Amino acid sequence: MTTDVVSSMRPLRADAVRNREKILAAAATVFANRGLDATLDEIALEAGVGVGTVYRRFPDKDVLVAALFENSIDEIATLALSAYESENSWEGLVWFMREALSRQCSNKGLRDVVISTTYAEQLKDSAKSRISPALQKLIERAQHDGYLRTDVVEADFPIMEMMISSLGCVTSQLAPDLWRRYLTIMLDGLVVSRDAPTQLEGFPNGDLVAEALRASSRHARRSEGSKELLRDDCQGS
Amino acid sequence: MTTDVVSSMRPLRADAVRNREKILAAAATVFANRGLDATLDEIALEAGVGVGTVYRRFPDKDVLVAALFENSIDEIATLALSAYESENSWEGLVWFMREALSRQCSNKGLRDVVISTTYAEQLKDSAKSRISPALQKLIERAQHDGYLRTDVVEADFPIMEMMISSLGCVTSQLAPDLWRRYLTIMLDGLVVSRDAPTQLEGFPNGDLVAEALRASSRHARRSEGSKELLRDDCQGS
DNA sequence: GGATAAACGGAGCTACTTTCTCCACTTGCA
DNA sequence: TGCAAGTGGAGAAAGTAGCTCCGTTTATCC
Repeated sequence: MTTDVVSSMRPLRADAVRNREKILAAAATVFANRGLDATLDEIALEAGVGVGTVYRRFPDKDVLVAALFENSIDEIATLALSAYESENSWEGLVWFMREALSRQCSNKGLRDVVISTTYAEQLKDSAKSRISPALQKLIERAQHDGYLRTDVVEADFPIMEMMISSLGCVTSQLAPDLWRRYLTIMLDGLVVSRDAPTQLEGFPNGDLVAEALRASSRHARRSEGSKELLRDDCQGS
Repeated sequence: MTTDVVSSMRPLRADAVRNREKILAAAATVFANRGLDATLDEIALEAGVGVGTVYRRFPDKDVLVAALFENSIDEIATLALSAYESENSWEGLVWFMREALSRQCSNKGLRDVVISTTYAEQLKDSAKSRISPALQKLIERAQHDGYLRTDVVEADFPIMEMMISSLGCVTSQLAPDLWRRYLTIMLDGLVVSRDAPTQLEGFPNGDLVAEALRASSRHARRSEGSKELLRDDCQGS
């Protein structure tokens, strides 16, 4: 199950086990906030261990990413199955989208795993082969019941999720629930017919997104206040 | 108007003028395909001139970007005004979104200018101050006429455009019109009430988006076949 | 409590990228 | 024909990310 060297040879020393946990915890935090762009150096820093220790435990980033997101990916597959248990087919579909998206929007790392093509490819393939058929069933049922428009197909859903989570990740710090607004609009567009719009949640502050984009692009380069701190440190030429 | 040194001193030599045009044309192509991540070296290559020439004409990337996209940005502002001339307020709004998005989805550079916070900031600020009020009027009219749901505000629109263009740019090579599908769904969600869904255009091939993502992330690193070409050129160690 | 293999930390090496400069050479034009 | 204007592109400068190496520390076993 675990993709590293634990089980094969003699057991890890107690301190090594402790550090391994610290690294996983740190990776969870760092990847969630900064996405998969985060370096193993950053994770080592967050974990309070040296980089060497990280690389000894996880030979490369892919192994660490796989170890971390195995569960989250599995969880999404499970959501698709659970959604089918809902009595109302439309409610089931909506619930699935909301749950899946709330995970991806609050965790930039998870979103990157789902979107990107550089990490954990096989993890995704296996997840996809479980999610697709379940989603397919959800969709067919909602269409059969006359809720979901009949001109959408299974492939549309990952695409719509991608669009919404691209916003969700950008605004996760400043307006963590903003994405729900646009999911609601999309869902109102997916329903076959309705008399009135579904009440929108949240509210988009005018410059909020501009600010969020600025913050997220700044964040992506270096962590927040590093430049100011440096300026204080190195005086003179 | 032009942000570089043309008008101030004595006129440019004829060959310099020619090169300047070549550079602008090359930049238009390269930025459109690869986005603003493209380096001035790439543009020089495409233009068939040396990097030095590019840097002599355009002191830095920001000046070149501003020179190139001034018109495109202006054009979008003009669209918002023209849309108000449509008799039907809903049609006007829809037309504006379609036109604005078709520009951003077919030109990754333009999308980057609109989204990113690293280039042409003042260009965007001036554009925004023209677009926002016009869009505001479009929205109010469509709401007043009972087409557009009343719980959306002006700030929602740039956000929705961002979500859709994020898809549009990724699939611009493999399925250039795919984004229209999701715009249609969103618009069906924005309308106050309707009996049936609007017919969707296009069709999402199952693995198309996965493929597009792979292509675009590969594209982002190096241009397509460069590695293979290099291998042929330099034989031996 | 001492021996020893395991684990640790983090400086620093490698490899790569991007922006931009510099200067020996070429060319348009008066 | 002379020379300022223009050119090309190697390479300097400044980064970044990934990973290794090795002197030091520490858990564990006897």
